[in-house]
Amino acid sequence: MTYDIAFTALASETRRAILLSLKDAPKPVGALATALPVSRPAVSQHLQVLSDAGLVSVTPEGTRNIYALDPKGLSALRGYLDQLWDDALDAFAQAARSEAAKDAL
Amino acid sequence: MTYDIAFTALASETRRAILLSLKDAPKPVGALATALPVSRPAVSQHLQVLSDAGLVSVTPEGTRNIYALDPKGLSALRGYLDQLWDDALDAFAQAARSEAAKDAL
DNA sequence: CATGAATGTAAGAAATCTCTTACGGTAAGC
DNA sequence: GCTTACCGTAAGAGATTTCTTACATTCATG
Repeated sequence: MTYDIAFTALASETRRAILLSLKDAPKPVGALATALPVSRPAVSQHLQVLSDAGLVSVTPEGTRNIYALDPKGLSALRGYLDQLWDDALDAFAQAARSEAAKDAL
Repeated sequence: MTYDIAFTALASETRRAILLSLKDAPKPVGALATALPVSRPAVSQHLQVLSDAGLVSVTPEGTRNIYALDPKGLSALRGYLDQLWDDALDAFAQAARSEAAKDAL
């Protein structure tokens, strides 16, 4: 049950923007903040949430903190979605069969 | 840009519980409500959100509304995560190479 | 046609989220 | 050592979310 924190983390538009920015390359907090429409402390707070969710990792480098994507949290989300995905497809196929059976009458 | 609604939909613990309940079989609103710690109108509101996100589908059946998992919204989420996933793994591999290069000095 | 069952919607209270400003702490550079 | 750059944390305001109760609607049933 670790994916719940990750889904909550992805609920924020700003946090998703942070992830997409880190997708290109790891970056310090300041660089992320200048590319976003919110203040630097706000970015710092979001990074805390993303870190707790296991979606990003931190690497201190002098006075700067470099943040990067972390595969850990993502794998939990994929597992959850895959689980739902299979059952959704099964239900879909079964509904299609029921429809076909009804049409065949 | 349709995955943002879906992520917002998955941010709620109650809504995730609804999805897991629908994973077993399609159900009407009342059946979902009795299995959850919230009132029936609350469930109805959550189903509206899940429906807007394309995560569930509705089928009126007499006076009841049967809700079921819908693969539509899930596929958008998987696409988004897969995109992040690949880049996260790339970054991970690159970091490992950098570390190895540093150790080789 | 009257009744009961199942649901959606409205309105409002309480809790949570997100942001900003202000402040304190740590490391590099002159 | 002093200054500057970079960052995290605290406190609080404003917006959003989530829930409940009350009400309106639709369809099956007698």
